[in-house]
Amino acid sequence: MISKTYNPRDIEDKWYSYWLQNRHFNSKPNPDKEPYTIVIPPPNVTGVLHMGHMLNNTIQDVLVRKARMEGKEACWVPGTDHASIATEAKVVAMLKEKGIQKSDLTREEFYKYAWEWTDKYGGIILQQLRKLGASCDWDRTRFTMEPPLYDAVIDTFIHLYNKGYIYRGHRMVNWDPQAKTTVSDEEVITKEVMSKLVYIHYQIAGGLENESIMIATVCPETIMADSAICVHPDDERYQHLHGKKALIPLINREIPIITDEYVTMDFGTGALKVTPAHDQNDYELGVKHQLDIIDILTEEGKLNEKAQILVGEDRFVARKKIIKLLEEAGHIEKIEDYKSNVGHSERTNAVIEPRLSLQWFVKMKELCQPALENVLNDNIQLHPPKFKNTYRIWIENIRDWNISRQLWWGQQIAVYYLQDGTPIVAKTKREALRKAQHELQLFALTEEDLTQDPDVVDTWFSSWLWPISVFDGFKDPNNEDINYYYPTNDLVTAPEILFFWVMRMIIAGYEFRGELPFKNVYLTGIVRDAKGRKMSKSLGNSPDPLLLIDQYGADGVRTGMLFSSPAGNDLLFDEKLCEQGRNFCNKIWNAFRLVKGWTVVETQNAVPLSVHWFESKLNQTIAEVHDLFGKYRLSDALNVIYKLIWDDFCSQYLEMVKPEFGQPIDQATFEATINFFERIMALTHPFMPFITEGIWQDIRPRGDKESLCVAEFPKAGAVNQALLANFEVFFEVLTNVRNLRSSTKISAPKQPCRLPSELKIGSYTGLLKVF
RNA sequence: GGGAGUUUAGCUCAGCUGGUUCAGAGCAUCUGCCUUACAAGCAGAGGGUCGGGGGUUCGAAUCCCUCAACUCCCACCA
Repeated sequence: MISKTYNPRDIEDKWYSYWLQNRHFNSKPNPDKEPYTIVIPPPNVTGVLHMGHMLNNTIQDVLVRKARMEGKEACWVPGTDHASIATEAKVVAMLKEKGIQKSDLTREEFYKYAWEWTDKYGGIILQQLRKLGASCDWDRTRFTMEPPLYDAVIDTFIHLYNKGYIYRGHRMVNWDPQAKTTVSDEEVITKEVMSKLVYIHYQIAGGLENESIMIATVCPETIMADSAICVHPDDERYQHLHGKKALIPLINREIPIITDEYVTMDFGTGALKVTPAHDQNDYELGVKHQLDIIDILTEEGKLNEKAQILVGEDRFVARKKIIKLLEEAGHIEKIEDYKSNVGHSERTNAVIEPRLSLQWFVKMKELCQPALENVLNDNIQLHPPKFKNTYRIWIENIRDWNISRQLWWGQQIAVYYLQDGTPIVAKTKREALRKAQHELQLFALTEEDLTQDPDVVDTWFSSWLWPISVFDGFKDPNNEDINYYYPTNDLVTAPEILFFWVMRMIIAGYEFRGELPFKNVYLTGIVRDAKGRKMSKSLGNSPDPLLLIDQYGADGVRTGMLFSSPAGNDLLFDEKLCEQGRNFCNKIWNAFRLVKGWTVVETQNAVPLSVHWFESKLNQTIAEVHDLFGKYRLSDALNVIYKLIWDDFCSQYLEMVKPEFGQPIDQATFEATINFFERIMALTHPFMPFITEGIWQDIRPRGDKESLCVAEFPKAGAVNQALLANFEVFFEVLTNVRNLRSSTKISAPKQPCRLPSELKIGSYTGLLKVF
């Protein structure tokens, strides 16, 4: 006996393991078939499945299942990302619990812990994806830190260096003077702090000794590091000072007065002290105007000898002391209270100090040209296309890419320094040594004289290779897999990382393979809660996807996610959508129960008109679904199917053909109905793989290893428009009859919703003639 | 401050290059039904000056201008 309500648990495990057993998701290059490839946006190895993953991976699964059913060689490559910052932070936190400081460990020891962590938690998210029904080729699972992918990163670094795209430059980093380390932007907490805005007079040099220019600053202790004073070129007040020099108070060093439109005239005094070594904006001004960079702080945040005065004082002590000194010397006009945002280290709560450091950069301008052109000319299509514009503006304003990260977990930069700091770029220390010996004639050099750069590369510098490296396209650029599967077809990801990841993959695709990495980019929305807030751990508004699956079934959750999720629009997630999905499963299940319960009698009857009608309706819908898939409107495609099943198939068709209680159905109608059911299940399978497989397997006898997931996706047949139109009129009349009956109460009120028997199949033809 | 986008029924959204799908869908609501596939259901019904204002046009949800509100991304200010 089939249960009255659909029970996903019975179905899901059974068919998922069946698919795995029969290797339906596995793929290998097959020249007779067209490839269809998706590489998964690798989730963080430390991650746990959240609603964003659910949406993202449901969409990928829909696309890949449809392609598979269309007879393509479908390949969905799963994997995870080593996620330098996130993973290192978690490992550091774990070590802390054990009472171990990262600084107590060697790099090798740290790696041991990091790998342990990865092995323990790394596979969780991929396991969770199986619950969702993801039809990945699990044998192809990759990880960005495994040796071939690690090597690919190093090789591409060297490749770009040799082509002159990689250079070493300065960059402001967040320095934690207490921990004596850099911290990532994510680890900086900005707090609003009350501080003092100090107005300081700088005397003008060279003939204008009686005059002074006044600046306002919250960091008076850095005046010794000043390289210039900057005013707006149009500022009336300072016209006569252009090109003149000013003297830094207390130390009397001359600095130029320069002009730049960066300065806002109505803030402070309209004159800005430029301190390139200790402020990001000032650094950029410094580069632009070729100013000196004077770093007056030690790594503990104390003033060094370049400050000339207050040497050895802590930066905050120095701040107080210098105000006093300036006051005594009569340089201070006034001091105001001032609210400002100050960055604090998440780890030590120390005030973050911007600090210049030498880092590696990638020149982007030239490199990204193909990535711009090929999106603008639609060789690579963004869905929805509204992102094209944003994309163009990003690339046009692109800055060089800083790829050094002051972390351990990741691909260590392939640069070895001689003791004098000369960098040698090479894959291994041995190679670097050979290079130094031959190219620099340093034959006495030994490996001990070389030190590898301690930094790792930015995680995106590894994940931009993903579509190529998962097929070992760097290790062996001509291997069968990469030649067959690359370029991939669709990439499904969130618009937030269009710039960080998608654009860079496109760049890498053209640079390293001379070809686009994928043809279409489907941009999902951000999953928000019903109130439109972003889902976050701190708000606690993110449901646990596994609990949802447990409650509504994987198919229910999948449809719930997709019901209201047009590409590129944020999805306001409401558990009610999953409920709707579950109800839909139940509806299908009960249609199945009905048909299963029929007894069949052999007759010579021709099929009733309603069969022809539904045939047309089905074909019409199939055509529509194909069209919507072509436009990547999966949500609309699902809605069309939803209405086909619920309204047309269940409410109309089944009601018309179903026999009176206890009566058998004639053979021809039965066959037609089973056939419809099969085709509907196939059409729905990409969205709801489990229930459709379950029913499909049961509705006819199936052979070993047969599966709906490799059955043919329905193709549209002929549509009889006139018939559809006639039935529309008929349904309308039917509604009127029902209304009439219920309002006049002529018929028994007990059964107002049953199709009146006089309107049953036999009389359709006659009825239709009336219209 | 720079850029992008959104505004259509109570909610979430479709509505293409202006005119027969033009005012739509799903959910929610309301009314009546435990009925022999399904109450996780059935049969019906009611909801909207298409953000405000102006313009172009024979005709505007759709094109233009303007105002308002909201969202996101980037830079965040001495």
